[in-house]
Amino acid sequence: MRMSRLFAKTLRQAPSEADTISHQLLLRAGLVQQLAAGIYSYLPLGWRVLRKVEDVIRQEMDEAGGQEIQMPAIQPIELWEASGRREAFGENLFVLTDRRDRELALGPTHEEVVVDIFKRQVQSYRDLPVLPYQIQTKFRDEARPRGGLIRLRQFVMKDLYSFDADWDGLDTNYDRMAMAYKNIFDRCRVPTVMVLADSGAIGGRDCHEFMFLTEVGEDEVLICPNCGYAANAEKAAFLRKAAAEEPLVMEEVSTPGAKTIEEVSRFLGVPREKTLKAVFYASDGQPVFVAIRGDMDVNETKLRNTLGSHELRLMEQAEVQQRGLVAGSASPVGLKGVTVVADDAIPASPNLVAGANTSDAHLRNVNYGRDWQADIVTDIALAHEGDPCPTCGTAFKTRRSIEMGHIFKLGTVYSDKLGATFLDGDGQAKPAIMGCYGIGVERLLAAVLEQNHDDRGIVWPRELAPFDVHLVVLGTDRPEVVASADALYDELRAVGVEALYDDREESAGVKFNDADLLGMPVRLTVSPRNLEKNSVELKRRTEEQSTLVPKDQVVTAVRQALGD
RNA sequence: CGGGGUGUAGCUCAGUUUGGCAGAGCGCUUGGUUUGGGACCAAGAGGCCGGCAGUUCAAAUCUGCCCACCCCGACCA
Repeated sequence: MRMSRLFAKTLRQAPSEADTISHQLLLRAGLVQQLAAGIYSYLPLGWRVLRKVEDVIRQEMDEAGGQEIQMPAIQPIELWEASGRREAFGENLFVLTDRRDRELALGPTHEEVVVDIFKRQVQSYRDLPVLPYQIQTKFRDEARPRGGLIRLRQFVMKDLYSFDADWDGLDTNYDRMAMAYKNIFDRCRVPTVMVLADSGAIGGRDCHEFMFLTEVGEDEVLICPNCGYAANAEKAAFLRKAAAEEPLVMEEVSTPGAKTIEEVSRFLGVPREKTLKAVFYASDGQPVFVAIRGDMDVNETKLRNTLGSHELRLMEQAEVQQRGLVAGSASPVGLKGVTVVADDAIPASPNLVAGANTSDAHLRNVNYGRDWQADIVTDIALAHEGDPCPTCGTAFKTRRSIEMGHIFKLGTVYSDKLGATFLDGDGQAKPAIMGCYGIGVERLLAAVLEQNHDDRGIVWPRELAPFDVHLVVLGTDRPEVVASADALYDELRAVGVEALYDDREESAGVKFNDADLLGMPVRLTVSPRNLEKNSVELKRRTEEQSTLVPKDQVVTAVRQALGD
C-alpha cells in the first residue's frame, strides 16, 4: 500500500473526545472514524488489523474443535419472546418493524438462533459434541457507549456455542475453550486473568471472564496474591470474621441524632462490625429490607440474583416513610410485612447494635434467631480490597479491568426453553448441555493498543500489524532514489512481505514520526545517504538503534527481524 | 434515566463575561526555497458559529426549547 494513496490520514493531535490511550491512537493513526456514539467505521489500516485479530481467533477456535458458521443479524422477535429474553434485554434490544408490520430484532447475541439451527441439524448423541461459532456484528442499544472501542452499540463478537450429550463433555469443552482463550490473548499480547464471574441474565451455572487489568477498565476484580483466587467484584466471596460471644440481654438505648452507622458507632463506642445496617430496596416494585453488618456494603448483583429481580433500586426516602420504616433507626426486630434478606455474616455475629424502629433509639445485643429471623439468609456482601480470600484467607488486592471474553456453562437453560433435545444411547430424548463463549473483537483491539504502545505511538504485535514493513523513501526529488525504493517495494511484495510504502513528498521528520505512530514492526529507509553505501536502513519498532543492510540482503534481514 | 461538560474551518482552540466585519495554530491548495526526526517564505481555498424559535437597529455572543458528542453514576448475555 502506497501511503500517498491511503484513504486515511494521521493526526498530530487527538480529537478532544478521546481520553483513553487506545481511543487516541485509533484516531491519530487513522484506524477508525466515529459515525455516532458507539458506532465506528474502519479505515484501511484499522480494517486490516481487525481482520488479523479475527484470524488469530479463527485459528484458535478451529484448533479447539470449532466450526465457523454465519448466522443472521436480523431475527424474528418471536424467537426472543420464546426464550423470554425480549423482556430480559429490555431497551438494550434494537427492534425494527418490516413492511408487513412484523417486529424483528437486531441480534445482540445468538443463543436463540443457534439453538434453532441445532434442532434441525442434530437428532442423535452420535452427532455430539458440536461447536459452531461465528464472528458476527452484534447490536445492543447500550445506555452509555464509551471509551472508543471499549463499549459499542454495534460491535463484532466471536461467539461459539458448545452442545454436549453430558456434563462431562461440557466440562471438557469449557476447559478447551479456556485454553484457546488464553492462547488468543497471549498471541495478541494482551495479558489477562481468568476470574469467576456473574452470569447475569444469560443464566446457567459457572462462568468466567477473561480480564485485562487496566486503570481505564470499567470492572473491578479481586485477586488473592497468595492462592490465585480471582473474581469479579460482582461475584467475589470472602471470609467473615466470626466472633465467639455469648448472647447478652437485648436492651434499648437512647441515641439522639445518631442515624448513620458511623454516628451510631461513635456515639455508643462500638466498632462498625458490631452494628447491623438496614438498607431498603425496591425489587420489581416490592419492598425489601436488607440487613447487613455495619462494616460491609451490599453487593447489588448478588442481591438481584437472590431475589430474581429484573429491576432493583434503592427505595426513595418517601417510600421508606410510607412503609412506616424509620430511616436511620430501622430494625429487623419486630418487622412485619416486608421481605427480609440478611447477609450470612449476620447469624454469625452476636450482640449487634440495630435500630429500634424509633427515632433517636437503637437496640443493643440483637441476636439473629433469638430476636428476629430473615426470610432469606445468603451472601449478599460486596468484597473490598483487604478482605480475606475465601480459600486461603489472604488479603485481597483490587484492580480495574476490562472484560475481554466471557465463557459460560449454560447447561440446559436454553435447551429446555427452546426444545434443543437429542436421542441418547438409551433411546431417551434429552436436552443438550450447552456452553457459550464470547470475545469482543474490537474491545480486544482496544486492549492491544492500551497494552502495546510507547510515547511515540503504536507498537504492533507481529501477528496483528496491518503491514510487516513500513518502507520510507527520503529524497523523493531524486528519481534514482525513488526508483530504488519502488524496486524494493516490489521485491518485498513479490516475496510475500506486506509493506506500507511511504512514497509521499514529506520531510524525513514527518515520515519517521508517522512510522512510529503507525507502529509496523520493521521500518526500512531508502535514502541517498544509504544508497551511497549500497544499503538500506533497517530499524525495529521496539529498538532505538538502526542497522545498515546491503541492498541485496534486505529480504533476508527483514524476515529475520520479523522472526520468521 | 440522574449529575457534569462541550458544540465556532478537516484537527486543536480563541472570540461569548460587556451584542457591532468570523479569528489563530496545525492541516489543505499553488509557487519557490529546503530535505535524516512533525522545515521556511509567499499567495490562496475553506464557516448555516449544532438546530429551531424569540429579544434587538444589530446575535457566535442574550433568552427559551430541542439535538449531538464526551465524562461520572445508574445500566451493561
